[in-house]
Amino acid sequence: MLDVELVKKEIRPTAVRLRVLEQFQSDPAAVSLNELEERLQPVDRTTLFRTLKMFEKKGVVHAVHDENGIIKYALCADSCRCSYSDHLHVHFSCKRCKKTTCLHDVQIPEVMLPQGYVPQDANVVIKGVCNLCSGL
Amino acid sequence: MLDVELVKKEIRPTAVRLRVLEQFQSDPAAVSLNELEERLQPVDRTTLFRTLKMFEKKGVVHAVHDENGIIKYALCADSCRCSYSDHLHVHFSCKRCKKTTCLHDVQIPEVMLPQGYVPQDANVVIKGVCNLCSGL
DNA sequence: GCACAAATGCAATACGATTGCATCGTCGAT
DNA sequence: ATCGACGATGCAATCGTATTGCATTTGTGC
Ligand SMILES: [Mn+2]
Ligand SMILES: [Mn+2]
Ligand SMILES: [Zn+2]
Ligand SMILES: [Zn+2]
Repeated sequence: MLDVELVKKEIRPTAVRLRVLEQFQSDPAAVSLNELEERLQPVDRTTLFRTLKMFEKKGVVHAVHDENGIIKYALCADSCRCSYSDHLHVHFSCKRCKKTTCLHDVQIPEVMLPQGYVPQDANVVIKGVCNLCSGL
Repeated sequence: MLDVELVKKEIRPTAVRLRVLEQFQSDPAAVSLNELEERLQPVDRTTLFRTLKMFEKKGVVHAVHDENGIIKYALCADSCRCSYSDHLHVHFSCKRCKKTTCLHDVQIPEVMLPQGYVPQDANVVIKGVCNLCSGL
């Protein structure tokens, strides 16, 4: 059934790609290339790198720069069209457990930009302590 | 008079530091270490690196991760205390001219985080075309 | 099976961030 | 003014992530 997901987006469902997709679906936290490599060894990191780039282009995942500037990827929601006006959401980066989470339900608020600024995309990362770590 | 600025924040006003501060005051766009090195040559990049880190710690500048995850620094506003609840503002990264600008007047809107998430800091970068490049 | 294109793996490179260490300069204490 | 401590600077080396080049393997259509 994972195959279908990929084919739907014009991606040939190879073994590696299926494993990558599976990984994304099994864990909601955004993952870096390094983390992905660890979990899917012994698959080569280059292959994973290119898989991520392709997934991103095809709208399977989206990228976030975490608080250290490292790219992390997370599954797009079904409704996601990855455009600014459309669906962008806030991300949370926990200083304790280091996980970066998509807050799919928290839309990026409309910000009033000064005259002349044309927004197209956004990277919003709130840093702090996540729900699991805060115990609240 | 630049000296005073630094001394006020418990920073010894060395030649390099004064030049760095001067650079920040002369150009509002956020600068990366590389850009700073270019402009202040032949000052060593390590010295500049450490200067930036110190300036950041002392509250002279603040850091933003631009759309490529590269750290850029910009002068703090006088009123700035660099705390989340206090003053954080939105940044704009222009795809055309590549400049990252502090939108000091655009506060980061209060986002409703799900139960348990404790915000402490934020990195908000809107990508698009800036006022100078859009011609609007 | 054959021809061609896509996918994968491995090595090498690019580049920003950061550290180790030697040297230099400043400043207070003598 | 001299000495000594400590901070500041410079240079080289290293780390970590992102990215590319190229050879090889795999998949697909004919
Ligand atoms: Mn997300
Ligand atoms: Mn700013
Ligand atoms: Zn956490
Ligand atoms: Zn611009």
